[in-house]
Amino acid sequence: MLREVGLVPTIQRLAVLGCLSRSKRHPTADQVLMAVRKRFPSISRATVYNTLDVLTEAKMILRLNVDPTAARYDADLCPHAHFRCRVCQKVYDIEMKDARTVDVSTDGHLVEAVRTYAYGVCASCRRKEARRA
Amino acid sequence: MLREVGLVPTIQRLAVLGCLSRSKRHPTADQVLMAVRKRFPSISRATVYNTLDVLTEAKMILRLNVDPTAARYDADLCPHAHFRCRVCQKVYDIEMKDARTVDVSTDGHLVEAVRTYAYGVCASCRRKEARRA
DNA sequence: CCCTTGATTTAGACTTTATCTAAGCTTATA
DNA sequence: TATAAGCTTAGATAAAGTCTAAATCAAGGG
Repeated sequence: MLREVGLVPTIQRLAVLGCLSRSKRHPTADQVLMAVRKRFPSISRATVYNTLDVLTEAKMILRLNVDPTAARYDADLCPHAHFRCRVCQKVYDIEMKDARTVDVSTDGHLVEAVRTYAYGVCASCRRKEARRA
Repeated sequence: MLREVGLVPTIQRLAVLGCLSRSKRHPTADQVLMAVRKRFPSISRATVYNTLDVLTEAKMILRLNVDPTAARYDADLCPHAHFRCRVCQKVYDIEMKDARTVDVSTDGHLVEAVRTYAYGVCASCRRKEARRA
């Protein structure tokens, strides 16, 4: 897959891609770095950032701007939206009516991607709050 | 308006709010700082960041995550989406079919806000590119 | 198999964005 | 005017991400 987009399939790139494919947590670049270092201690921060950039460029992963403090990455390319809990700060996948994915008026702009982000309190944090009250 | 939400209406807060109301450019916090300093040279960075936080909290302005490198702020509360050009990096307002604004399945999450961001090449950069070719 | 070339990785310095802290100042209220 | 709470300030600090130069690695030709 990496070769198909003109990238040399190095062990570092495979490790980053594998980490993202296995995770459903939408990790930040630093979380990817820490996870990959468990199996590959010598990988450097620059390599992880660089790899996340080229994989995003190659459209093999998505870079999410749902978290204002750090970019998050997702290997799931099926159309879906993301929800961020303001209490626990976790990011969840949410379904989206697919008819709406491109339904914006663009004023002559060339739209290459549309992202929908939702914000609020997740089901788990709502239950915790209800129990406390 | 500030008093209504429990905030002391200081000159600094009025300056930040005025700057955002006058602008259609979705400035970053540092751009707001520079703009406000022209008329009010002593304002500090912390005050601008702090003011943007409390105004966002009070829902008097919106904080946008459309730009991965820095938060942008918008005093226009009418429902609309935002488009970011990957060439000139400007952020534009775009219209949105309003059904999209809340039509997500939430899995029990409490959704407080939904934002839609589009990415691509803006009309102006497309024309420039066409002229060059 | 070895050499060359270009791509990739590495460590660490650096930049930018944002937050924190402690002191001083302002505002609102009595 | 006195007071308390809230606000602003400068500067230090933290966190996220980028850059650089040197070392390393992959692939193809001889």
